[in-house]
Amino acid sequence: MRRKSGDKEKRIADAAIRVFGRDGYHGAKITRIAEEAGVATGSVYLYFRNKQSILQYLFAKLWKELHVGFAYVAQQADLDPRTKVELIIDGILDQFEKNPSLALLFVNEQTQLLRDGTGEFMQYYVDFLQLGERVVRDGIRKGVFRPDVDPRIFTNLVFGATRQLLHQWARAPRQFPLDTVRREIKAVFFGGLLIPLSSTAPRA
Amino acid sequence: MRRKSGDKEKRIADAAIRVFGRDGYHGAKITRIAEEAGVATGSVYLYFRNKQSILQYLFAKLWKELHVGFAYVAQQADLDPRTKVELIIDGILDQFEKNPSLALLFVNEQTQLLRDGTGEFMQYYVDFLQLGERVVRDGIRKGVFRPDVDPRIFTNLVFGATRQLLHQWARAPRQFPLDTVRREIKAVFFGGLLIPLSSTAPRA
Amino acid sequence: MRRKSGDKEKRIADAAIRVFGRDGYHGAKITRIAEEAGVATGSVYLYFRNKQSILQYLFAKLWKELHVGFAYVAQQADLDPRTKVELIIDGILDQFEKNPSLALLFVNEQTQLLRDGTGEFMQYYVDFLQLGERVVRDGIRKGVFRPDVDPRIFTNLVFGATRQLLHQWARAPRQFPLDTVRREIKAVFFGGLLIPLSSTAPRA
Amino acid sequence: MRRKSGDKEKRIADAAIRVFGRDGYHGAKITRIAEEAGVATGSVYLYFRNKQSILQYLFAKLWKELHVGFAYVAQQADLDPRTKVELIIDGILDQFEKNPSLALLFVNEQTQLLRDGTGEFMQYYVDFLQLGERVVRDGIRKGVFRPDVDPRIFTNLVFGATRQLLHQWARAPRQFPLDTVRREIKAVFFGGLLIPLSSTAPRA
DNA sequence: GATGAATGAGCCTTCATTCAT
DNA sequence: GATGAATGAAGGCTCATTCAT
Repeated sequence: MRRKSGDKEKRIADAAIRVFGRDGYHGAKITRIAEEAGVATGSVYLYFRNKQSILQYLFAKLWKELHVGFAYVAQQADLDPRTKVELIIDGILDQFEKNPSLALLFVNEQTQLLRDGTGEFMQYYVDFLQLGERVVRDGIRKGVFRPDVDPRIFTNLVFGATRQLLHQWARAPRQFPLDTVRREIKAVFFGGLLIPLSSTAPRA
Repeated sequence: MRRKSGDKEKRIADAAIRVFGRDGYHGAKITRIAEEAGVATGSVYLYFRNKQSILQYLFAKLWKELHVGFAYVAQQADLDPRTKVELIIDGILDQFEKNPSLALLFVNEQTQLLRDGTGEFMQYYVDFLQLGERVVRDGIRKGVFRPDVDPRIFTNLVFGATRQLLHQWARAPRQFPLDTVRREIKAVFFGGLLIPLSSTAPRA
Repeated sequence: MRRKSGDKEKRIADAAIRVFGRDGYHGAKITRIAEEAGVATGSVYLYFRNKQSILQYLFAKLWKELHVGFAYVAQQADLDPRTKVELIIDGILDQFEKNPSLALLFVNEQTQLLRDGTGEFMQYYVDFLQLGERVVRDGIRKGVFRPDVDPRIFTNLVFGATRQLLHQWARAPRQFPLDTVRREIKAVFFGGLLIPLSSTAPRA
Repeated sequence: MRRKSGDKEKRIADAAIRVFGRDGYHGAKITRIAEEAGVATGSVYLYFRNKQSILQYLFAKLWKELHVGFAYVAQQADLDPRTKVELIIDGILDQFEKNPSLALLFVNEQTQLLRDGTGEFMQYYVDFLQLGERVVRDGIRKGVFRPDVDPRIFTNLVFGATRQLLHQWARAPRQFPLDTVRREIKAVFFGGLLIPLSSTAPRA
């Protein structure tokens, strides 16, 4: 008999990342994914129920991997909140460092899945946002973060900002080197844009 | 009552905002747009070359309107940089305050147009990013902003963060009231998350 | 504007009768139906939801027409039962006299629809079988038909026999002229095959 | 337990009868047949050239078995014609008594094979119809059957009627018990529906 | 022989766009 | 200009068949 080659699913998934990333979910043709995977069209359907489920699989996998890092952060009770925030940001950026296509997919096609609000990845996404909130709230309680920051909004700020820069990096890696991006995000989110006048927080 | 034919283009555009916003660019059907506009399918093509050009038109219009505010900011040589940044953020949020559908469109479908990199809106978008850079650079020169902030990256941070929160607001206005969002964005971007230890900037 | 030509639905339906009749439901391609109807492929879907619904429409129409005749028979309280049976048989045969393709469809593809047991036609079919039963039962009560005949089975006998001969006629009209078929069916079902032992043959 | 490989062909054939009968020829999937046969998909093709040939095989086998009984009838020169007709009807019904799936196959999918008019089974089918004709003609000659019956049409009447009732029985065995069906068919075809005017009904 | 993963031709259906009225 | 019926290219998916193991 013909053994499942084992890497075929991976080749399809990888091709899907490239094609979805390049052409967008709707611009991506199954036949093209199969072609780039070096596989017959029908073979795609041996491993995935349909086009939508490929995207779901990719996002579930992606968020599952992000989740591993986040879970680690969540468990370290003694880690200081600032480090936790840094680890979360790093966790996201590290995930894409080697794979710009994946970044494009992540940045552009999540909408596709959010629209119906189902799918395995949804849980991880919600978990992530909650984790962010918890970390910020914890930091506030410990007197490290400003008490007037809204944890949920802050988390979304970081996520949105990171997303945008990931996008820019994936489109023009030279102009947006990931290391610089990483440093800037942290610097701005921690210290803000203003030069503090004195020791009092200049907040409204 | 038979409305004046003169407003047909507007009715189509408005319907398109709703339908694109609700169903996404690819999920949107021309016939549905026509229907919501109270117009025959074919009439859409009297005012727009094709589906893509409707989206281009909407984004061009949107960015043109944003641009008006930005241009004002750019011209005020004497305005302090911090206020300029605030005006830019406000400019974006104000644009969508009355129109969640437009926010969804703005947030979800820009990708569609970025993909091919052409279109009138592109110029406005690039202009906007350059304006942001200039304002930040100006602030640094004037000693108001931290000198180690990368102006281009900072601009993208703000844009990405705003985008994300606009999305959340449009999806759940109660949980993300625009006023709170507006205040938080400014607070965080200006002052950061950390409570300054003393007067020295705590940057790496 | 372009007015619905009006006969397009009919042309598609007629083409469908031919193609379904000739190639069978599964062998029939929508594109071929459209072609024979002198219509674009997509136009088929202006008039019918999908392939299956074309078949359903045709059977519903067919049985509705048969039903008209049957309903007449059912209402005539004073008609003698034998004439009623004759009218029913005639009703079926008349329906197909002008249209062998329709006969092939009727004879071969009803299975397709019986399988799921739904559809408008189903009701007419059941009605028809019940009408047959009622007529036979009535005939028995009136002492015209043999009392030991099972009305339901008899009805099915007639239907099955008629179906088979319709099939043969549609395949080879010369070998199975409809008039002969009609006469034979009645003769056999009324008088049977045997020569009555003691009486003269009561045949027409 | 691993069954002897020798019965694989039979297991496939039996599974095919069930699956074809249940799902129809086109609804039947080779993989499903293999599964029900407890055999790998590819193995089906070790025993049968293709899907169509499975059906052909089944019908050939079926008709070959029917033919055995018919051949016996044909050879008995001294058997009275009426008995011959009865034996033919019994032959058909007996064949399916134990196997409703086979009945469904027989009743629904013969069309599939008639369409192209080839196949081994075709000869047996034609033979059967000719036998019927011969028997009826013989009966007429012997003065037992009505001289005005068309032998070919009569044969088709019997075949069609039997087919229909086999179908009903296979769908609802309780409502159409095979014994009742058998009796009714004979009674009606021999004696007809009408009560002979001057004689007593010559029914069993 | 046996297996079941792999193949790819083929078809139903959608929908942006056109065009006769 | 306005209409909406008509068009037909294109693509997701199925499944009979093949073939490497």
